[in-house]
Amino acid sequence: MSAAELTVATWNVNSLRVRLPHLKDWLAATGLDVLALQETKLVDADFPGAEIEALGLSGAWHGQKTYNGVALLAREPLADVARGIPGYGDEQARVIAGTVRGVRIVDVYVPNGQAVGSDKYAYKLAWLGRLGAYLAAELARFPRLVVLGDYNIAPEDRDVHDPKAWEGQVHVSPGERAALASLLALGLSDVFRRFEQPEKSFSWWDYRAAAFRRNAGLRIDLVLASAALAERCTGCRVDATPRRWERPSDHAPVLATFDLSP
DNA sequence: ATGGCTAACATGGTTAGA
Repeated sequence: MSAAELTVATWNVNSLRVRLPHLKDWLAATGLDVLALQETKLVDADFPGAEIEALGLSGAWHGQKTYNGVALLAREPLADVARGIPGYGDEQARVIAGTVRGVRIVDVYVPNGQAVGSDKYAYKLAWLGRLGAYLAAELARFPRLVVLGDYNIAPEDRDVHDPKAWEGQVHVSPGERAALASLLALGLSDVFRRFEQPEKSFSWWDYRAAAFRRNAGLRIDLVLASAALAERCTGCRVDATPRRWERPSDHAPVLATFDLSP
């Protein structure tokens, strides 16, 4: 929040219409500069821009009916807003990007993939390939790049509450992890793992079977940063507070702070 | 136990999420 710091957060809200009260309460308690939302599930005409403005944020959104939808909200005006992956005629609203204080921020909602071997799984892997090409180009333009959002991939077994039960399943399959590794190989770093974290840190818990109470979750919401920015990261954490509230999103927000001092 | 729960769209039951 200070002039030399930039705090970014990602939150899959699973319907912004339903979660707007949580967003207001959480923002009132949380200092941040940029918030990347996923699964807003709103067409742009229905986006609650006035209510967001009343919270001291402005930004840009890229939505569609019923499914998907992303929004990038910030204390300061966003520059160079881009919706979708340029050159990829994807009808699903999953990406929005903008620049704040020289930092390029890309908000992503990676496809779920449904089941290994399904058409949706193939779409997920193809989509991640297109994302990788886009990010390579963005990295060439912007040394300071953050790519944050719902990746729908748990990077390692320690990001999974029960690795044996999940082995080979969608979100942890070797193909998905290889696709994530390709993104990291562009020069991106999962900043959460640059710091000591509590054991069994997750960002998503199934609504069913009392998964949150049992901490039966996955860490699939990630903040990736370019090398020039990752070395300036001073902290990254999951804030599970709103997951405890009534009628929560199944995802918790993840925050990361960067020191932008010269 | 292949279920469990939530949201959208619709207004009963399907689709999708992860």
